[in-house]
Amino acid sequence: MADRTPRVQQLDDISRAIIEHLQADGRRSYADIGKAVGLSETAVRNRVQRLVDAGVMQIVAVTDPLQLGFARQAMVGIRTSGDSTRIAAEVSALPEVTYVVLTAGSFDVLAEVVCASDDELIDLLNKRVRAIDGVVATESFVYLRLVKQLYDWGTQ
Amino acid sequence: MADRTPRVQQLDDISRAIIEHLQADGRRSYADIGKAVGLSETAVRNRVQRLVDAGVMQIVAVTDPLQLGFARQAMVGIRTSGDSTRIAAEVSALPEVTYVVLTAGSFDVLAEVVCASDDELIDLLNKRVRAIDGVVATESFVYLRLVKQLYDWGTQ
DNA sequence: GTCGCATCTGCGGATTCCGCATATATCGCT
DNA sequence: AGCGATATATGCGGAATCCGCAGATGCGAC
Repeated sequence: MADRTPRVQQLDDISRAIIEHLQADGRRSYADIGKAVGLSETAVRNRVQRLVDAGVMQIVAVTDPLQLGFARQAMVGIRTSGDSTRIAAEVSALPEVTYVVLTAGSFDVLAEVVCASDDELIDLLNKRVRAIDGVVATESFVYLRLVKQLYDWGTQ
Repeated sequence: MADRTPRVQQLDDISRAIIEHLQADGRRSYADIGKAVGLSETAVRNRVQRLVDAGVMQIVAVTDPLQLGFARQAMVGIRTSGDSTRIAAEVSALPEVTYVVLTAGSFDVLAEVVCASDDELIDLLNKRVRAIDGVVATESFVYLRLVKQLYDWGTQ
């Protein structure tokens, strides 16, 4: 999960263009993309496969949790003492947690959580997050409304 | 963007299962999924189309910003006076902003931003976020490391 | 009952996917 | 310069997939 291949090498413009097409529609055909970027269908397919293998990109369905019946989402800011890396790893292991970053600022770790109910959120925070050794304090920001959600960063 | 169809009606188990398959691989064939969930290929295709049209799900490529050369990411907490909805909409209009939610707690709005450099981040915060009328204060949490990122919430 | 709507199935043709053989370009090494 | 090794490109043919359409099926409203 954290062992990304250290592919520091920059992508070329063609791969960028391919990514851009797939960000707009993950099911667009290789032939269409090839026509647009000036490559054969096979070449596009191989590039996509390489990009996915390298961890640069993945093609997935993303959903709106609210429409799936997950009523409670929140961002949880965590202040830690000691090794924040270990604490982040432990937080990541919790199933309700969808997103974890180490940060600089007044929080050391930010974690996004998705819960079915308020009770589940309370249980998660009190019994499973604050119980982690080294967690000094948490502060929760319950989501009221999702306003914007983009996946096409890095292009245009 | 904010005008989601208010589809409060619950999804059935079959649509859930279809979503689960596409969360694992956005390019899985309809026939395969149909075989797994006990539906014809056409029925799966129609359901996917409906789910996408309703805004429940979208199939897209998601990328690792770091590998695309976007070195600076941050979560920005915003305290507002007045209508936080309008302010969130104005923040959403900024191109570097990838994620915006209205929240309860000590911040009214949380915004995730992706920048190519520190200078761009500074410019974004000082000249374009704090300039929005009603933004009282901002606090930034610069990302040091992405630890976990999931897209398969709402299943299992 | 039956009308209307939503959803499912089956089917045929166009399109796409996918593996394989082969071509070309670049790089490192002697 | 010569020569492999590697990466990436193209073309091709067969299998699989996609996609629209026509016709069943199920269910609620009246």
